[in-house]
Amino acid sequence: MATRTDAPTRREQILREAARLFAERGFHGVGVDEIGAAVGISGPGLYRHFAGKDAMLAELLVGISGQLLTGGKRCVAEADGSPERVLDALIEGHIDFALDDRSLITLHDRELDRLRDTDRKLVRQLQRQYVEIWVDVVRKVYPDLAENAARVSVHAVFGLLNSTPHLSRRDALPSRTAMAELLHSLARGAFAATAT
Amino acid sequence: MATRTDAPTRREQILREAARLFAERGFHGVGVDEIGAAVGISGPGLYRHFAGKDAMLAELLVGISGQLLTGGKRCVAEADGSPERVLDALIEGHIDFALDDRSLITLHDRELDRLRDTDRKLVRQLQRQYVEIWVDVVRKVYPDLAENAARVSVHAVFGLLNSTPHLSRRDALPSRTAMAELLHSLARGAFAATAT
DNA sequence: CCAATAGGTTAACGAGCGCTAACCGCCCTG
DNA sequence: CAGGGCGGTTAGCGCTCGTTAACCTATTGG
Repeated sequence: MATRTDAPTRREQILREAARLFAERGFHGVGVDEIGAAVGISGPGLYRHFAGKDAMLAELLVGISGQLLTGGKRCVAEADGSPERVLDALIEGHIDFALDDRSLITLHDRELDRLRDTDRKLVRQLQRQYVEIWVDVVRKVYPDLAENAARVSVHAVFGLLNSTPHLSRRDALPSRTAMAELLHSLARGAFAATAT
Repeated sequence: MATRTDAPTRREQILREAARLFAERGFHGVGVDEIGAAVGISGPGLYRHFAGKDAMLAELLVGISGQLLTGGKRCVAEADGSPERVLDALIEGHIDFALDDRSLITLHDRELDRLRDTDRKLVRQLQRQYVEIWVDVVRKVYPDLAENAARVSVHAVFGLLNSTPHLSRRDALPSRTAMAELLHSLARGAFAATAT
């Protein structure tokens, strides 16, 4: 039986490379031949693993949204102390995701409209649940904040945390831990500023 | 001779609609026939005004970057009082742009890689100059901030300010002025948090 | 040992794309 | 009043892309 840290299955390989390519050149900008070449097979061989190009994108986006939501729920469940702690956990989890899976984060807010109606609705529902978790926690920490203002702030902080893929490759970046700390401070500072 | 606030020329019409469509469905996701239809002419008629689809995107992106940079320079030149004031002016200008030209903002960090090498380099250079203006001002306001940390923070705040297009159309949004104030507070709060 | 299945291959099709060619009417100027 | 250019039109070309078809090989279970 396979242990937990096995060689990645072919499906996973394909998904990884497809995510990278989609993030780099856009969904419509990448051909199936390129995706195949990236995993060492060629073009139509992909159709032994996926129903089509759309299916790859759908699986990626649903997976991302689901992972984020699951992580968010876990933050609320585990650190069920002060809302402050939950918020910190949420921020940290989102940062980990943004730093470790840049291309997925990029896809997540860029290629949603390329999905079939049913898939897009599912992803949007997952995203909305994730946002609501944040909104609830933020409003517990800052009770004076109106609900729509809280939602705008949460979206804004997502934009802030998801900014890492936009950094030019030439810039000397801080270490991962320094980066995570900096982003965390920025996010907390942004929220703190909403309390008049 | 035409006065300043004239009916938009056909070129401008086309650029507006192209920007909107590119932002909605991606550069590769929009056909020239759609762009033509959006301005009431059909398909190849566009080639009387532009050399090609690429040229439209290039003009849009160069225009955006140039406008941002010009606005940034003006902020530094005009409000040459305290760096605090300059920073506020920069934030305000960027917010105006993000709120008034959502689709341009979307294009600006999404479709850069679809440009020809020469155009892309130009746009990147303009972008870098704009970023450097911000970095300089931020480091004057927060002298303890290291340069690369300042740059990361500036990119992050751009992500924060550019988050407005991601808001779902169903959400009840605050008024424009309230929105601008909120974003301004969030941005200042984020920067403030970098000063330990 | 044989046959089925998993996982590839190449060839090719059909649709859609950007773009060009060829043509046309309107307005404006000499 | 002639004529030229500006700003459109439709037809169609050539290419690329996603997808399917047909075929091949290796592993594996009965």
